[in-house]
Amino acid sequence: MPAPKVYTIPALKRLPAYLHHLRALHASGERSVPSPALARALRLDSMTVRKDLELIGVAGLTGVGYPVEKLIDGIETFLGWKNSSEAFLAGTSEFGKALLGFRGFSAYGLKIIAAFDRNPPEGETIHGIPVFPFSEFRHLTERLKIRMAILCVNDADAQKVADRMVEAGILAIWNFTRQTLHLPPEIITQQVNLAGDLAVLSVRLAEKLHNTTAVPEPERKGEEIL
Amino acid sequence: MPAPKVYTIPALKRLPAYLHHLRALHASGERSVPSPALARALRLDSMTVRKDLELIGVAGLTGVGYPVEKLIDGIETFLGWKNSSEAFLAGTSEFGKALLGFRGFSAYGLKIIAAFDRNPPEGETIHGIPVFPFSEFRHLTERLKIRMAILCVNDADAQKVADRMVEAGILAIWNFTRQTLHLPPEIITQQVNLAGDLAVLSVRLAEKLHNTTAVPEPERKGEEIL
DNA sequence: TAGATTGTTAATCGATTAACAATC
DNA sequence: TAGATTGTTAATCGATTAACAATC
Repeated sequence: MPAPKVYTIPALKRLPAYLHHLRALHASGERSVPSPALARALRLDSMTVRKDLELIGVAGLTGVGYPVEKLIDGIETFLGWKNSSEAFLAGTSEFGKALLGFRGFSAYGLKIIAAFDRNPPEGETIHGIPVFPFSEFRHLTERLKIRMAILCVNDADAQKVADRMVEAGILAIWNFTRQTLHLPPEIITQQVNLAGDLAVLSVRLAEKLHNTTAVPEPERKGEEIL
Repeated sequence: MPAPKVYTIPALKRLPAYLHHLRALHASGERSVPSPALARALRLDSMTVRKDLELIGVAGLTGVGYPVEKLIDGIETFLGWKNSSEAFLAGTSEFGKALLGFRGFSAYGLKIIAAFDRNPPEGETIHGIPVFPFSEFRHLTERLKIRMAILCVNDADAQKVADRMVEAGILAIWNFTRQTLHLPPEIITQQVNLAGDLAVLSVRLAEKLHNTTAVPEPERKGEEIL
């Protein structure tokens, strides 16, 4: 048995992008793709691509490239996306609703099977997904053996709701609030930081407009700056 | 004139989280906060906090901490969020709609003043924001001197629409599609990678459930693994 | 003062990039 | 074969973490 490959977080995050592009290649009939071509398409380096694909355990053909279909299968297997896992969503805010309506998740191994909110009207559904009062969260989590939850409540409730999710047996939380969660270390969380993206955009745009560059000039390499 | 502080991207992305927590502290009457307290709240290291705040140029008081109000002001100024900048949004999909309805952006220096789609009904508005046909994008961008755009169209149209945004004079694009964009290097883009987050969650959850840990055990340090 | 915290320099850690032999 | 590409080891780069003197 070969030693399991150790992944890095940045590499993991790139895998869905490979998958997306490989599916497009497959749809247009490509049977193999060399790493430099993949790299160009995803704006990466060909060595990065080769290292990432090594993780998947699909061998490339020297001088030719990687087999598209096997790679797709390999990435889906690696990510556990061959058959979707079920998740609950809490908080049917505007944003939560959008996630419920996003059919694209099925291609990413995720199936949101129920939503929860404070006081939903009896029998409510959003985009065909039933909405229950949060009081039923624990009961349904246990009965359906749900392990993943998406947190879309308002910031003020985030910690409290997350605590209750953990009590109910949830093991992984995708956190769309701005609140940093304080949970037991064994609970897996992933924080979405849209404001962080916006910060990067804002600062870089301001630099461009005012030309008060605080970025290190990439040109100067050997030179000494006094 | 002091040399401008050079920022790192990870530090930039953390600034909105500081801002969020500092505003909460301010609301509850706190006048100063030491870096270890901030670090605990945001699950960071106190040195990281001090380094990040150095960037802002607000000095802390040795033995006491940092002035809350000045920090808030300093971060908002640094990010250019004192007065919001205006942006356009293209693609009123489920997700685009959610962004249009998200009032929270105003706290982050962003104001979406119009949306665009292929063939919106005459006079349509979403959450009070007018929706125009995409044919008017260029004209309105030039007239209102818009520099930032949010890309929410479907993947197939992403590159084409982004090209037209650039032609219209857009300088920064916040890309919510899964498509990697190929644009002139001077155009600033920020790609939202929700599928990447999901990949991390999926793999870590699978490890937890099946205990086929491929993660390096953080405990073993000096030990040799055969 | 004593205790706590800041600000900064140095050390470590981890990911990306470079280089190149092996191979189809 | 010749040309292109893989797979892997080493070097570089950048961010985090450690350490500690200065200071209120």
